[in-house]
Amino acid sequence: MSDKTTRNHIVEAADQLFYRQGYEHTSFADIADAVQISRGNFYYHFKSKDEILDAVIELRLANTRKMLEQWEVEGEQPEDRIRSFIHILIINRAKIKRYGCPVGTLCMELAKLNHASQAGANKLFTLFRTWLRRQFTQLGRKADADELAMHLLARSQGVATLASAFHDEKFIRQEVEQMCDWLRACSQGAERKVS
Amino acid sequence: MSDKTTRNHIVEAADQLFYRQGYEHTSFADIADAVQISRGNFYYHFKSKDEILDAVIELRLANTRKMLEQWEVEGEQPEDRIRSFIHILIINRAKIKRYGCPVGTLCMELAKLNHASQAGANKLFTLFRTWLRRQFTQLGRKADADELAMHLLARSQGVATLASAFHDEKFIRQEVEQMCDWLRACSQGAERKVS
DNA sequence: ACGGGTCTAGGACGATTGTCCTAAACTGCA
DNA sequence: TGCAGTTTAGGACAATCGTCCTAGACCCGT
Repeated sequence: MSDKTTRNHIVEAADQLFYRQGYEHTSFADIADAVQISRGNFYYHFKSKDEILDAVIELRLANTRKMLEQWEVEGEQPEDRIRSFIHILIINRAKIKRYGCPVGTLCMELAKLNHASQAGANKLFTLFRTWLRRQFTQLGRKADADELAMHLLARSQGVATLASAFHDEKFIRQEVEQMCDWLRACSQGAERKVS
Repeated sequence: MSDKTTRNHIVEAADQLFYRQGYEHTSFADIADAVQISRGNFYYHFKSKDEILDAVIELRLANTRKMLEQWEVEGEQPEDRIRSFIHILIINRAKIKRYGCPVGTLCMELAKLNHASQAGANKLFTLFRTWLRRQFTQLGRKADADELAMHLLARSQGVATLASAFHDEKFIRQEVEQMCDWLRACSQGAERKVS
């Protein structure tokens, strides 16, 4: 087991645990248990717990970028691509019901801890925001693209929070359908402007 | 200082600290500092930290009930009352920008801790949900009153989360305006059904 | 003034936390 | 085989956590 893979194992285990239990509530012992290495050995790969958090954030940023690029390739129309975003709520509905949105919950926790990596975590939101903004621009809604992006981001955040509180997957499907309707209206509104 | 007031001081201080720093990240020392009493003395009033949390939840439930009753008295039309709900985002915008929604953040934290008082905290959401449902019913939207209530709840949750992540009060105002537009459309849709 | 119940201060406790240190095990090249 | 560098295990550490205990201060009716 080389350096790289052990390090990656730590980061991936921490990623999952931070999502499920929260950052502060996850101890070195928890991660050590998951990766099956000794507790004191962490400090060869990371020199503090905060550094593990930064690595986890970097991992999530990378995965998110990859996902957004994938959607960019798969979706022919900007409307299709935005629909891909909306549908992560469906794809991850089981996890969301149990642990909420991985981005939102981490940002909120770090905000309360007044943690130095707050800004890093918020980049995850920014990633989605700018990507969505670009899609809405391509949809012909350049003037209010950022507004629409923030609106959609907020709605999915709210859906994740409430689905978790009420343990309700059906609510997710309901709201996803409404968001798709809204997206269609956005798209048609843009067409009318163009034509 | 009688028993009741000291106890209340503890609960009120804990309430604020739990909101600003989170439940787990708030220690007995923090609350003791705020209330200016000795650390060991808590256990005369509460026999565990969880018990303080339960008291805080009870306090929030009571305050929320009071607020909802107040809106019920003040607002002549159901539409006015729902608007009161939407406008807490404006009224509390400064705190929301810094600490998020007190209900949502507590529920999410307790969910990650798998805490026994999770159900109690979720009652706060239920309080708003049933109240909103009643208002939408009175608005003439009996068939989808619960859906509308959940929808509005989710939107305000999302607004709070993103406003906190991006430290953006203007976004709150923007979304509040949109929610009011949406509410008006709901109301007009109902009138059309009735007439 | 006194005695009994209410309230408080302060420290001791065991457990757990993040961090650090050191010795041993492993790896790959000579 | 032997040596140097990389990786690991395991425990020591100070600090902090929630909890508990006990002695004394306070208050009030008699």
